Amino acid sequence: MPDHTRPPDKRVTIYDVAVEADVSPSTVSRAFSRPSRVNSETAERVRQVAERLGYRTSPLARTLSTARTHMIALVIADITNPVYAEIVRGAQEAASDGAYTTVLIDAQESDRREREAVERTMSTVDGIVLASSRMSDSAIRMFAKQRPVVVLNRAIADVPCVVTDNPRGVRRAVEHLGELGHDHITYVAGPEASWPNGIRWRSLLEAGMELEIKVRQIGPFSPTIAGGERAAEELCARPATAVLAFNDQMAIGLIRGLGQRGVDIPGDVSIVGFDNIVAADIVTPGLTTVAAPLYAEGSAATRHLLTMIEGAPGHTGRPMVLPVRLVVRHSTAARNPSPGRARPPWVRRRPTPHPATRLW
Amino acid sequence: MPDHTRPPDKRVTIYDVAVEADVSPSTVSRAFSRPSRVNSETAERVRQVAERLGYRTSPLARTLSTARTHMIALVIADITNPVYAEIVRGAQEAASDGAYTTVLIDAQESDRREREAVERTMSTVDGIVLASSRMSDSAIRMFAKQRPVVVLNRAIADVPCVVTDNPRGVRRAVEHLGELGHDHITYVAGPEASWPNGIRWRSLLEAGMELEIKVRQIGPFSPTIAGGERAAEELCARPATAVLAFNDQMAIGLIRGLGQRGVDIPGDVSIVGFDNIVAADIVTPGLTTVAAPLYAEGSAATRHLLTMIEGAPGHTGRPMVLPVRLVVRHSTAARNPSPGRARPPWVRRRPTPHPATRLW
DNA sequence: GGCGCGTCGGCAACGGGTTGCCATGTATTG
DNA sequence: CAATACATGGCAACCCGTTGCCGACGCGCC
Repeated sequence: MPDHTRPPDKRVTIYDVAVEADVSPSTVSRAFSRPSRVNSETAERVRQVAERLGYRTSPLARTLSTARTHMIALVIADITNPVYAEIVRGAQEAASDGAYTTVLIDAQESDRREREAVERTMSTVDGIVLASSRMSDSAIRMFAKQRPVVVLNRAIADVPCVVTDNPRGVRRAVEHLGELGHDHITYVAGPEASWPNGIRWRSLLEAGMELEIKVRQIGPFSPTIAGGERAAEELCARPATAVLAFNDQMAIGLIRGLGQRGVDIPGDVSIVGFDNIVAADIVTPGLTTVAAPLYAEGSAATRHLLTMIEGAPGHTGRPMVLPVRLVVRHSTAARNPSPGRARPPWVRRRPTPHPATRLW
Repeated sequence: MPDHTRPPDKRVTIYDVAVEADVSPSTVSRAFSRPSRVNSETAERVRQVAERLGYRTSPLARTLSTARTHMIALVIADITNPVYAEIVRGAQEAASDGAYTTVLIDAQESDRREREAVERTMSTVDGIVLASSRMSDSAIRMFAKQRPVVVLNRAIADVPCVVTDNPRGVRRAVEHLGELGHDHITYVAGPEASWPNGIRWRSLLEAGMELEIKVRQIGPFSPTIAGGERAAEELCARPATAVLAFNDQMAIGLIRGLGQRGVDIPGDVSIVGFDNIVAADIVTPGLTTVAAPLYAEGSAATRHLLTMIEGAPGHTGRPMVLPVRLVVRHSTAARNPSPGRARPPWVRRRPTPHPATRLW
């Protein structure tokens, strides 16, 4: 069994290498950190010796003198939400391309947790990407004063932001529903602290205005499947034929919740989500949704952060806007498919109660 | 716009506090790191001054002298796989309880990436949790010699391990299928480098032996939905009535792939997965699966790692085994539901080709 | 009064690179 | 050939806490 309490082998330092290569420690240091600053032959010799001795540069020590940890924090609202998986991938890839390490922080949809975690981590990282932050604008600005910060999925004045084209996404969804004959759309709201939630609703208001489609809102609900199921309950009290959900998880919850109450999707109700998570393609019927370039989001935000860390000013003018697209599946359909039929949309047929899951 | 290039306010150090409080820097240091070592009045005064000056202890500097970064690495095979979300949560919670920060590393199912990432990160962290590592035993042992390591979902001699009770899980699944009248089970294999894949197959062999159920294996396939869809193709060439898939993602791929080919689940084929990911409850039919206590896995592994970091020897005897349970949903059913009917199970009816997803 | 012990604070040596500045030597230029 | 420029390497300070060791001081006890 390995004994970690007292490693017998002392660490090899630049001083050891310096002695062995018969140069000064500074030369060893430069041979690695600024090779151009030292004669190439000398550098080569130093490298050879270092190799032979098994020298590994200590990032910690480097950190202390350069005040760069080469780490960035990536804060996400909820690791359980699959949207973040691709964002994380994009961010990690960009970070690792720049030789940075990513510290992932899961805020668990809590303002407080998020703030505490960021406070705790801030001094250890060179910069922060806030993906779907639930913190207040002022809190974010405060952090942005102390460290480079890039905000994802949210627009805040004076802080660099990367967002997706929510207005256009909503517009596409509304157009799509409009073409299918829907003249009322119900927005099922997500967390109030979520910036996309706000802009999606506002965009819907606007699009409804232009396209002469009536809109209303219910919620807020938790941005999860369970939240969608709760929304389904409420929706039963105030029926609708077309629903735009804050995100795919809620949309899936709606599909399930309504399905259990005998509502036919898309026959009775058309549902559109946001994010295009994997499950949107798994649920029955497949979910029509506004897809965002998740990987690109994480990657763009992180790359921008890295340039800021390297000293660039940080583009705080207009946020960077990433394009979206509407993925049409089978949760949306023409209103009243059989026009002659006078059946009200919410008549309950085949009320299949959700079969209890048998646990072993 | 904040200027991060040259913060005008220099950092407050113990030296600043020392001058102001009229004590030596060591006293300031001790006032924070070993309060018992200093007079309580002095400590209080120091703390007041520190507060007034806005002193914050620098974790980086502390790190250099104590050789403790208070960070641990958590390596997962694929962040896209939802199983890891709960594991990450458990690990993060445990880490943060111990005042440790977690660095998440996504190996993207690649042995090489994983090894490189661990090598890169190793010197910066106090310990490592390898969740579902794809590296070789010897590579893992090598890392374990240099840093405390806990392995999750895998058993390796001389390295502390946390695993779930795969044999029992398989056994339950086989019993369940057996009770439904199945006498053949096909195992759809996942990555060969995956330890659970191996043990699940061996457990299946054994359970089959005892319960007089014939077993066979196809694969390996990628442990993803796409992998499951490919497996469905191959399965068509060699039909089966009961399938045990390496994990839920593959099982879902199977359900979809077979569904597209007109195979009825569970009428023609019963399918059981592993992990009980959220999507298992979303897919139609709901997936019967072997559920593991994911949160507890991450938490237990991390807690054990922390004790090792604090100097405990690291329990390398038998791996810690966590219980599993079978969650029965609707992807499993009795074989030949209408016994009188002589129709071969693989007759294709209602061949619903997967409708092409329209992209906008 | 003398001695031993416990408490408390300071000194100084780390930990392991980084870098501004200077000295030396060589190359380039007028 | 003198003057200047550039390449290269070393010195020493610095980053910011931590900790082993020592000395000063106060107290209790014999």
